[in-house]
Amino acid sequence: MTVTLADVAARARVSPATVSRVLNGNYPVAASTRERVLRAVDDLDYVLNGPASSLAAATSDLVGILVNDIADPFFGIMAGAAQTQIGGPGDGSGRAGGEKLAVICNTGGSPERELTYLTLLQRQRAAAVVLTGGAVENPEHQAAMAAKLAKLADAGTRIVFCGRPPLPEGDALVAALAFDNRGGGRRLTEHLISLGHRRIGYVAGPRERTTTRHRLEGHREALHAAGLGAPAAEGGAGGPGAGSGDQGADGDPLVVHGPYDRRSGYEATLELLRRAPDVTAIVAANDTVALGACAAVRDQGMRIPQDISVAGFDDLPFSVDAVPALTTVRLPLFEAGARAGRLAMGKENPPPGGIATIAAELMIRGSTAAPRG
Amino acid sequence: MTVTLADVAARARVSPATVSRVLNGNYPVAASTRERVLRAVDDLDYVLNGPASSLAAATSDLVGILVNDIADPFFGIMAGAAQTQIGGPGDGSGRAGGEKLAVICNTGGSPERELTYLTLLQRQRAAAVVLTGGAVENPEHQAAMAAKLAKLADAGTRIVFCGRPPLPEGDALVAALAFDNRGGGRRLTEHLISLGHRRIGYVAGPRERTTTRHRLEGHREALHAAGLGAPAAEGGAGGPGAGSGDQGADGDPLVVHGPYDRRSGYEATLELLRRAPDVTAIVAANDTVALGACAAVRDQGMRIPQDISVAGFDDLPFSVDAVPALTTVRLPLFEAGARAGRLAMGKENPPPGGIATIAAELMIRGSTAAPRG
DNA sequence: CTGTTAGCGCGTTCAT
DNA sequence: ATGAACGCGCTAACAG
Repeated sequence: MTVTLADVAARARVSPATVSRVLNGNYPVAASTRERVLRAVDDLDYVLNGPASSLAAATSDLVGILVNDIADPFFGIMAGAAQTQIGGPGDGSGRAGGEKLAVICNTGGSPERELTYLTLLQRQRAAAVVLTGGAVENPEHQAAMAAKLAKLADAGTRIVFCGRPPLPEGDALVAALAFDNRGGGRRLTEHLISLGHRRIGYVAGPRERTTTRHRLEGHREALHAAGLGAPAAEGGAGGPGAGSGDQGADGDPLVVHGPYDRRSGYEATLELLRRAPDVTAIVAANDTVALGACAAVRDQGMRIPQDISVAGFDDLPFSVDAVPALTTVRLPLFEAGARAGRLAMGKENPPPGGIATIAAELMIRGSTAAPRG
Repeated sequence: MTVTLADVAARARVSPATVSRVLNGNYPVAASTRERVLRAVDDLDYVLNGPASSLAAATSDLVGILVNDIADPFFGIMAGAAQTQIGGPGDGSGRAGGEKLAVICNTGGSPERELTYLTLLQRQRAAAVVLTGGAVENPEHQAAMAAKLAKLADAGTRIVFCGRPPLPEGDALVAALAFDNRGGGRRLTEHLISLGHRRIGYVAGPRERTTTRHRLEGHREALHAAGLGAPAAEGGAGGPGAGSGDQGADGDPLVVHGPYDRRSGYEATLELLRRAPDVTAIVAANDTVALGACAAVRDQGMRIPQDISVAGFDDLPFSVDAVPALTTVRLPLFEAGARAGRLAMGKENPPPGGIATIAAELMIRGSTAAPRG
C-alpha cells in the first residue's frame, strides 16, 4: 500500500542506494540519473519514511521550541520567528525537501512538563532544542534540567537558550541569547523617578522565575540608587507552598507577585492600592499584567497618567494601542527568535563566549507622567 | 555509548520483548518482572528510541497542530488548549510514558507552507493532524489539500478541523469543529443596526479565507435584512494578484480588505473614513484589527463611541481592557482547542455527521453606542 | 506470562 | 558514479 524507496528505485531502474543519494543530495549523482529518480518520486507520490530515515541516520530533522505559554504573544512572536528560520520557505511543490520540522512545545510554565518535553524530544533524537523565556529557579529542577540537557547535547542535539540565561554547565553545543531584563527594569524605574515618583508599586511575575527576578532587581537597583530603597530584600520568606495570588508575604509591601496574566495585574493592583494608597506609579512585570493594572486603576476611579502612572514590559503589539499608550520596555522578540532559529540550524555562529545579551529599549509613551502636586 | 532496549533487557535478565511490553504497557506482564525492568530503565537512564519504535510499529506519537499565525493569540489559545489534551500531564518523573508529542506548526498563512508541513507530518507518520483557523479558498490549493489529507487519512492519521469548515471529501477519520462566524457576524451588525447605525464600514480580513468570507456574509445578511444592502456583491473582481493592502477594488465602497493585523486595521479605517466620512460605525474582521481601527479613529480626532462605534471579533483577552472596552463576538477558543485535542487523541467521539458548529456569543461593551443626532 | 524470530525502510559502508 | 549487503533499535507475530 505504502510506496517505499525500493519502489522508486525499481521504477527509475536504479538501486535503492542511488535514490537515497539523490534525495539527500549529499552525494555525486549523474544529472540524468537524478532526473529519472525525481520523476519516479513524483509519479509514485513517494514520501520519505521519517522514522526509518532517522533510525538509519541516527538523527532526525525535528527541532523543538519550548515555550511557557503559547497563548501569550511574547512567546508566540519568538516561536514564530524561530520557525521561519527552521521550517524553510518550502519549494512550493509541497514535496518537502531538506527542511527541518520546527515544532513548538507548550510547557504551561510547569517544570514537569518542561522535562517531559525534553525527554520526548530526546526520544525523537531531535536535531536541536530552543528554550525560550524565563527559567524556573528551583535548584532541584535546575539540576534535573542541566542533566537532561547534558544528555541531549551528548547525543548531538544542539541547545539554544532564547530570552533566558544559560545553565551553569556551559557546553560547546550550547548558545544563549539573554534579554537585558535587569537593565530594562532599571531604566524603566529610573524614568519614573526622574518624573518625580517616589512611591512606586511593583506587580511582579511568579516567584522563582529568572525573568521575574531580573526585572525586579533592575527596579530595585534604580530605587536604591535614588535613595528610595525598600526596608529589606524579599528574602524568599514566602516559602514553598505560597502559590499564585501570594500577595503580602513579602518584606516589601510595594511588591506583589502573581502569574503573568491580566487578572493577576488587576488583583495585584487593587491589593497594592489598598496597602499603599499613596503610590503614584505602578510598574507591571509585563504588558499583559499592565493592562490588568490599568483596568484596576480605572475601576478605582483614577485616571492614567494624571492620578497614577502605569508601565509595562515587552512592548507587545497591543501596547501602543492602549489608551493612553503604554510606557514599556521593548524587547526585540522577533529578531531574537529568528536568531535563535538560525543558531539552532547551525546557520549562524554562536556569540563569543556562547552568550549574547540582547538590549532592551525604553519606550516612553502616554501612560507615565509626573505625579500630581 | 547510547543505551538500548537490549541493554535494559540484559540488566533486568529478561528478553527485549518483555521490556518493550512493560514500556508500552499494552501487554500483560508480571508485576515483579515489570518492577525489575523499570528499575533497570531508571538505573540505565534509558530513553526509548522514537524513530526505531515508530518504524517497527508503523506509527508515531507525533500530533501536528497547524496554525496560520502563532503570534496571534487567537491561534495561541487554541493550540495551547489542544496541547493540554495531547501532551498528557506528565508523571512528574520526566520519564515520559505513553504521551504523545503535540507540536505546533506555524504556516504563516501560506498555502505552500501548509502543504509542506503536512508532507513533513506525513513523513513522520503523525498520529493525528489538527488544522486550525480559516482555510484558503483557492480551488487549486483546496484540491491539493484534499489530496494530501486523503493520503494522510489513508495512512491512519486522524484529521481534525478546528475553527474551519471541513473539505468536501468527508472522510471517516475526519472530525470538524466549525465556528459560527456567519451567525456571529450577523448578530454583531444587527446590534449596530438596532442602535440606529445606517452607514457601517467593514474592515475585512484577507480575501480567499473562509473566516473572512463567512464573517462578511453575516454582516451583509444583517444589512440586507434591514434593507441596507450594498449595491452589489463583491464578485471577486479584485482578481488574482490583488494582494494585501488591496483597498478599493471592491464593488462595495464600505468594505476594505487587509491582513489580520493591527496595521491593516489602522490603514483600512483611514481609507474608509476618506471614502465615506459619514460612516457612524466600523466593524473589524477581528479584535486585533479593531484595535488598529480604534487608533485610526482617535488619530482623526474622533471619539469612540460618541463619534464612531467600533466592534471586533473573537473576544481576545485584551479586548475587555481596551478603552472603551470592545464590543465583539466571543468564540470559545480554549474549549474548542481542547475538544479538538481530544478528538485528535480519539478520547472523544466525533460529533454526529462529523461536524459540529460552535456558537458565537455577542459581547456588547462600551465601544458601540447609538450614533449622534 | 515470557522468549525467539523476523522484519519495518532506510543510510551507509564496501566494492565495482 | 552506481550497486550489494548489512544493521540501526524496536515491535509483532508465533511459539512455548
